[in-house]
Amino acid sequence: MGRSPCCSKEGLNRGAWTAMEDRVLTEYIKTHGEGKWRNLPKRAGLKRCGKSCRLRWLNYLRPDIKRGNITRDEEELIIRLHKLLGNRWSLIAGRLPGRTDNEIKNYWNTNIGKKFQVAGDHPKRRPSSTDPSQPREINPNPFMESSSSVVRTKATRCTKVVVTTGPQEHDQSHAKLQPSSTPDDPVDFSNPISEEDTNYLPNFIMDFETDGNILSDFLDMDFSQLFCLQNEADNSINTSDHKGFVSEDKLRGSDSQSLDPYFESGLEWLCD
DNA sequence: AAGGTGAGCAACCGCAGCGTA
DNA sequence: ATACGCTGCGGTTGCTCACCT
Repeated sequence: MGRSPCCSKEGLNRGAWTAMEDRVLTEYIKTHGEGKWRNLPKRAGLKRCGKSCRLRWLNYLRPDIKRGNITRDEEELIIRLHKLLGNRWSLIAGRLPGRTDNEIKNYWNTNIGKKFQVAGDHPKRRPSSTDPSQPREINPNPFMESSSSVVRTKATRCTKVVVTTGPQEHDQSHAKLQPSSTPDDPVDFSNPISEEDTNYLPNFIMDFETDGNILSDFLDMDFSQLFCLQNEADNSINTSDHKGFVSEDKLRGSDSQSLDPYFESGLEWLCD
């Protein structure tokens, strides 16, 4: 029983790659392109498993790999994205040009994760203030501040980013969007937040593909409109137990069949 | 100088998702 | 509907090197 191994282990090299192997792999991919990893080793004349070749290429040999230490800005972005996405390193890496999921994972495990542990604020741990008897504090910026705001959608790809600027508003409804921050004009995270902006932490919302659909496509709007809807929600949601970005009815007004799993969780994925 | 220890990072492993026959 | 193959992802392992005693 069990899966057959991805390749026969017999006669294959393991461990660190030699310069020669690197050269062979690089030349082969330059000529034939990526993909067909299973057959690649045989065709390229490498005594390696296809998975190993893929990993070596993606994590080390790819020409667009950025070398050097993770910058402060990158670290800040990693922390924020991790709050939002959890341990989905490939998604996080997708927002950091030239960085690989493996690199970010390693960096997190050896640097950032340690910092959180030292601070007694492990990111995976829910805050202690989840006592149900206590009134639930509404996080003014669930995407930025809460350590429990990991979005558990089945997101596969980040497609759009909307960023708001200005001093951190505790009343989300007052957040203003930059005119240029439209879905057609996505923010370039290759130039992340500057040092001097740390007092003006931007709020950002991402639009993820979920099961092949774009969340904002369900809503037939861009995410900036969430803020407009928030105003409506603030005015009309008093009858509801929870307060979110958007009222459930409002969302249900759109084609929402694939959103049902999210509604089932009481929209917690979005507003908490 | 030699051995021990810990950090950092590259590579491996197993599983899940997806496409296809 | 199902089995199978391929690919991608995240967790884990183990090697290397720097630092300490």
